Amino acid sequence: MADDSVANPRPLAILLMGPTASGKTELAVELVRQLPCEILSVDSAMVYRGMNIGTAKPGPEILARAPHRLIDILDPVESYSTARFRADALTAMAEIVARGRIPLLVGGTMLYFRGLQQGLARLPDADPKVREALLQDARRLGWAAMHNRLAEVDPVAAARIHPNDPQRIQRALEIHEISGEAMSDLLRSDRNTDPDLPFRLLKLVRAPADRRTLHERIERRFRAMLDLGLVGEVESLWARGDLSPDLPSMRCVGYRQVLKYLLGEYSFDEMLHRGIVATRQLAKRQTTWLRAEAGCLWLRDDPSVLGEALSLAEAAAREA
RNA sequence: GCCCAGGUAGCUCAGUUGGUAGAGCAGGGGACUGAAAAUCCCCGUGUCGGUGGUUCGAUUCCGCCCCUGGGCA
Repeated sequence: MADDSVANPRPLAILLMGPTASGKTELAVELVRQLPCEILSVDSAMVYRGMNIGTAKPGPEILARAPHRLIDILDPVESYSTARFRADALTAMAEIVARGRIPLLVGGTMLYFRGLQQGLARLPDADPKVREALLQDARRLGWAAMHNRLAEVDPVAAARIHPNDPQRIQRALEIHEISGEAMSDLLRSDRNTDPDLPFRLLKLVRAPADRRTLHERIERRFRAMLDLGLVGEVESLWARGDLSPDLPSMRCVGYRQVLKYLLGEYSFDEMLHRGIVATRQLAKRQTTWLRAEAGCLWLRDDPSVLGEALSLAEAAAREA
């Protein structure tokens, strides 16, 4: 992040965003063929090793032609975070630029894109011990009581966080417990924000023209994943014996439903249906982020997407 | 062919002692700072199978018809 060259124009980075199953990877691989860029994955599920089919991770042949950074960097027992992503991404972007190339960030984890662009407040990291203790309290007292507790130490956060949102109540309490400060104070924009991104951004959105098309793609792809052996993939992960259903990795779309099938909670048909539904719902949430994301160029959904993306990227590269 | 149970929202069903109906799921919209493929919030008009009848009024009661299960032949 060394930025002593204020006078120099910032290097270009391309962000390629879009909902799941929209064809981002395919487009990115084509861009790599035709432009001096290197891919950096922005995907909270592809970070896990051994989770390939269900995350639609590109296969070895594709990776050989178009290497992806930030995939296969974690074991499924581990958990990642927006902050780690930001640090990893900045490092990778600097490396790519040092090699005279353009970072091409591709993915659908919109919080990561947001965190990268806007920076993050200096909040304490997650602490498993604190979380476990809070969970115990919640089990004993109920989340309503936990929300009340939050209202005492951080009324601003409590007002913003819905009493039914255990994950955020827990996080806000965790922050207070570790730092002694209110989350809402630490999040104030005048405190501890990261410096601006030292890049010029070209923000592209790849999204099918209509939802119906995306839904069809999603269904077809989920069935294809099962044909490719998704059940076997989850089975062998589960066979390790050290994974639990509430790990972030095992809560990923597809993995969660297949695991429930393996544990006898779902029939095959129910797993199939719920997997498709969960994927559609993911795509919907991603689309909500995308609509709110400023300064994006939406690629039309027709045969010229590649050409359009290419000319935009070339134009942006020339501006340097 | 006869008997029984059903036909109500895209799906599964509840309900109206007669005053045109509501849940879950799906779907849609939104939020989002170290779990984010997570976690939450908001949104429910549909010839109540068809057709006659009774009634001021029928999705509700009665007759007939159609369809779907199950049983008996």
